[in-house]
Amino acid sequence: MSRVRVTIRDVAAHAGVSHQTVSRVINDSGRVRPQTRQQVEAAIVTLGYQPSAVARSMARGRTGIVACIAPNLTDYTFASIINGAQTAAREAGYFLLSATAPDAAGFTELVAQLLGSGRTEGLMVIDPYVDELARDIPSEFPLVFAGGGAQSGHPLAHSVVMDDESAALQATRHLLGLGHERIACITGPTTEKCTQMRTRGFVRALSTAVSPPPAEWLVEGDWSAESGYGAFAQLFGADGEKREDVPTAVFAQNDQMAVGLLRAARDHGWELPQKLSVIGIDNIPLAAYFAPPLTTMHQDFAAIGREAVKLLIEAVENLDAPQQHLQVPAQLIERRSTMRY
Amino acid sequence: MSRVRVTIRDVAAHAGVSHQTVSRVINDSGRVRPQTRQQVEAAIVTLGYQPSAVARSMARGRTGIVACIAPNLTDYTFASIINGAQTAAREAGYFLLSATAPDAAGFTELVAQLLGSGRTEGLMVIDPYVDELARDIPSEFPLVFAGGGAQSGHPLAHSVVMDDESAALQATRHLLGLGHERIACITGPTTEKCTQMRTRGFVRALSTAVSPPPAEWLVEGDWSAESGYGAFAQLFGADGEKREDVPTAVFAQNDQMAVGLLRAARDHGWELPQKLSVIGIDNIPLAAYFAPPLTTMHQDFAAIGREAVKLLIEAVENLDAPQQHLQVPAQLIERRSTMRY
DNA sequence: TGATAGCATGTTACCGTTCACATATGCAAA
DNA sequence: TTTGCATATGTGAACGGTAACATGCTATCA
Repeated sequence: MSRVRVTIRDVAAHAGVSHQTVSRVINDSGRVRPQTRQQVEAAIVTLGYQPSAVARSMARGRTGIVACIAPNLTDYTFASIINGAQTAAREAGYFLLSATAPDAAGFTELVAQLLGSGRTEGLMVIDPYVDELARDIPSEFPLVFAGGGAQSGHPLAHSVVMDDESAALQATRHLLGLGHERIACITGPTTEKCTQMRTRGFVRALSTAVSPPPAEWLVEGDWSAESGYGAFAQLFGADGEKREDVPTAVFAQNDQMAVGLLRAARDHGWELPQKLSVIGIDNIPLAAYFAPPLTTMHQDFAAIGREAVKLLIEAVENLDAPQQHLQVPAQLIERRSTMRY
Repeated sequence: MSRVRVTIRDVAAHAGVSHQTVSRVINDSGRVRPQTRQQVEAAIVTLGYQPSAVARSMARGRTGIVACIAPNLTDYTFASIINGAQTAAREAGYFLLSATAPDAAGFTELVAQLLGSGRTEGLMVIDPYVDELARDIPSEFPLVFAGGGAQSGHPLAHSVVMDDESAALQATRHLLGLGHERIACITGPTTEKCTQMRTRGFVRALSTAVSPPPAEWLVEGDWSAESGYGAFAQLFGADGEKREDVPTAVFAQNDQMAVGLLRAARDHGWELPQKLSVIGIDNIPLAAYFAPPLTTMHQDFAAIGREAVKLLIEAVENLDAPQQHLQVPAQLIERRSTMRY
């Protein structure tokens, strides 16, 4: 059970060489006579030696671990970014340690525990409220923001985000292209950068093609399906009585809210998409299985995670790497929740 | 940028004490005179000292990190377990490092890199195919299996799983209670333990109440919505022509497949749930937003993750902790995809 | 044939903690 | 005063690697 660790010196003794020679063998550094190498390798196998990662970290001053902080690990968007990030990290020879920070205080403590303690070499932050938190991150550590319009003001951070404005623009233009002119928008929390960019894209598309939308057609949600459900009453009245001057299409700033809206419309007996076209953003996994199947802007979350980690590791390995801000484009996935007006 | 680390000896020199006294202060171990403690604490603040986690790991032989391996980090089920696990781990003062293993070879290598290298102190495995992989895990490390019927044959592992058989039993009984007698089942891959247990529960409920189901009413899926969609044709014919002797209700062994089946039925113009009742397992986040809202067995994935990590950490801190196998019950969530026959 | 270079390998220190043990100090009891 | 025993603090050695430098040996060349 509590076996004692086989060390590099045990291997050395067993192979009749010095521990340094063993080190050279396991690291493929320096020249070692083939015969010696063989002896050492045999000893390694015999003793079942595995280098201690901790001792290596100690000696090299590198842990081979990068960290990721997100509000939670469950949400599809976060989980997908993390999944892509983890894969890319491992390909680069790193591990990814993910942790959640429920609030600002927890965030600061987490950063200290992860970076200050030298446990991890860099940090990736996935958080819509990152702007408030960023200042607490000491600027001497490699840092990258991922997802959610995180163009933070942090002086040295890299970032990889979706092109929110352009995605919103495309989504709105899709509705315009179908002949809709009265288009409403369900937004995320207006304090979030991501929401602001998407709203800007929406307003811009509409202003250019028709006219700026009336204020009451911008309904604030909180990204949840419930809030999308609730938006229905705000847009169409509690009874769902459809008046003349009401929107014929809605751009929901994410799929969850879009799905909530669809549910509300169906609960009021509306035929969809005849009576209302709805488009979302994200392309969540079961988007095609709602009624009607959801038209949406596909976000490549895995790519965001991948690119973010690549940038992060580049920063870790070369502290002077130039600051970069990448944008990953979104792509229209046309299903059946939108139709010609 | 590349600042030099402030060490415990720097603090000691600054406070005019020995490094050991500083160690005592930061660990609250041994008695230190209040005045001395104050001096040390002042020096810590002045110099901005933070203990090196790596050096501590080295000296203590403990890293404070436990690992988790899952097929991916995206799937709602895995992500939820991991989320719960991460939270519980942090509460216990540990970090959780998650990694994915696409295949058996990758799994074995991962285990070596995580446990053999001493990087992590214990391992939690979330994997439906765990039985095949378990033998590769050396038995001297704390190990726990979580989710997916993972009652592996590993001699020393703990496990936390859903009570699959009983959940299936309950789901089937719900349909029986509504008057259905012709009930089909869409299973997961039959090689998985989890599938086997759920199928057993299904067959048992049916055998007790009515009679064992005919073989053609057990359709094998792969957990995906697509496979649920495909199951429709197998059960009801490619044209969806409903004959007399066909099932009136389907128990899908997870929500994804249930949702796929619902979609297929709707695509064939079936009115739901009048023409077909469907129940799933999992209670995925948007289950209430499908058409019709999905009746399902709620799984508390977070609890599974939490309990699994608790067991794991117990095993880490006390190697002689008795082996435990927990089962977390599922709970019926009645929505509108099932109705009286 | 001796100086020299280069290869193979060994020696020693170091990374930043904790641990086990040693030592100094103060105070009470003999 | 001496002994003894806390209490407070210091010293040196781990932990298991890597890095820098030292050494021994062989081959090459003047």
